[in-house]
Amino acid sequence: MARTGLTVERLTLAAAEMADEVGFENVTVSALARRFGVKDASLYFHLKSAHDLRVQVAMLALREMADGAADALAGRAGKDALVAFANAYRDYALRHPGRYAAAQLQLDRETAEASAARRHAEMTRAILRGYQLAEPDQTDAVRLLHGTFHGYVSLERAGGFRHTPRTTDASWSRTLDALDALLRNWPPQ
Amino acid sequence: MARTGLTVERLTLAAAEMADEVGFENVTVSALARRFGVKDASLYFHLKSAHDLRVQVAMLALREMADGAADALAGRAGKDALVAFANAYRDYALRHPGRYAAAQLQLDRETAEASAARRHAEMTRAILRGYQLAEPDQTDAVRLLHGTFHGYVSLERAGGFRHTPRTTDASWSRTLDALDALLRNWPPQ
DNA sequence: GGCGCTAGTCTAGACCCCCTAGGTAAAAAC
DNA sequence: GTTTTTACCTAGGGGGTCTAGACTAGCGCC
Repeated sequence: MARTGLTVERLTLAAAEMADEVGFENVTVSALARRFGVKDASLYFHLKSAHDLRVQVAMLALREMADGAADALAGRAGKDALVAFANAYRDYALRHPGRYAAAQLQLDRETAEASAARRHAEMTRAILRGYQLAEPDQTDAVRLLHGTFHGYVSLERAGGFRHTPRTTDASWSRTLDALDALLRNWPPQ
Repeated sequence: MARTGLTVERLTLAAAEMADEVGFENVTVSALARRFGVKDASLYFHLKSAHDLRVQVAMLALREMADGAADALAGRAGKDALVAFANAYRDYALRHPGRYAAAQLQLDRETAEASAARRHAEMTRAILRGYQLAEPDQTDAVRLLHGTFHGYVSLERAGGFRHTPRTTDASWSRTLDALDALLRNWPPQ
């Protein structure tokens, strides 16, 4: 009956590792409890619900991604910044598939506000400073960039590109070239 | 003890409607059985597993989306075709959120081959014929388009754009303008 | 029209997951 | 050293997945 020393942080981290190993959808309270050699009821002292656990993992992933992106952006501007940011994003998704899946969880409004989502948006806008876009073009460009990164990576993860010989690395690099060209040459209204 | 006349097709359709109503993650074999006034064990005569049911819904959604896209493309070329295709895709996702979520399910290799995924790829290439891109630029462009559509729509669905006043419709339309401009002016290697 | 076959549904039950209520022991506070 | 709080436990209900085996409706056939 020794105490295990569980905390929300330890549980969240273990759940994140589990997600990367067996997939986010297989992260359950029971499995997590087994991992700590503890009854599942015990975890409810630290967690509100199974959904709460998933939200915690999602927020961890968002934080980690924002941290990585911030590092990548430091001291860069223009296309350099764009490429570094995009690569940080993609690398994280490929290295941590379970965490990345968690980050796609639908968060309710307040949770989303409290998450690192705002930092992501700010960094994207920081990148765009190198391209001198006025509003509302800037907002449109933010959405385009977010959408493109997320879409490309999630299709790549899903294996959507595997039936063509061209490597996804090469396509990715050219996609970034194309986005850079597009931002430098944003079409007039 | 009258026969209900269940078939895989009827079950799949009902599950798809259920997905749009209550969310894809809440589509369960039990709930589906209740909807037909039948015990859940009965459904396992028609379905291999709960996962099988979800795969069926995913393939239905992929077929429907491909049909819609094909209609939209008929008789169009160039930017017209691009816009019609993109709108068909987005409209489907917004009108059928549960089905769209199902379409994001990770399919294993053979299932994916047997799905409408190939038709999607062919149609995307058909659009690009209006822009005269040579390989491998064409492959890169296919990936960019797929990624962008999917990413934009899934972020929109997730509410990722709601904190800015600009309407997502306007951004979407400008995104399509931007993609058209990009394809007409694909950056040289 | 009875006979057998197959398809479609049922009952029963095992197992896993989520979560609550209430008990109890370890650690911390005093 | 007692009290309080914290952390974990047992017990148990509810729901989802799935299997084995029983039963019956309807068909094809002599």
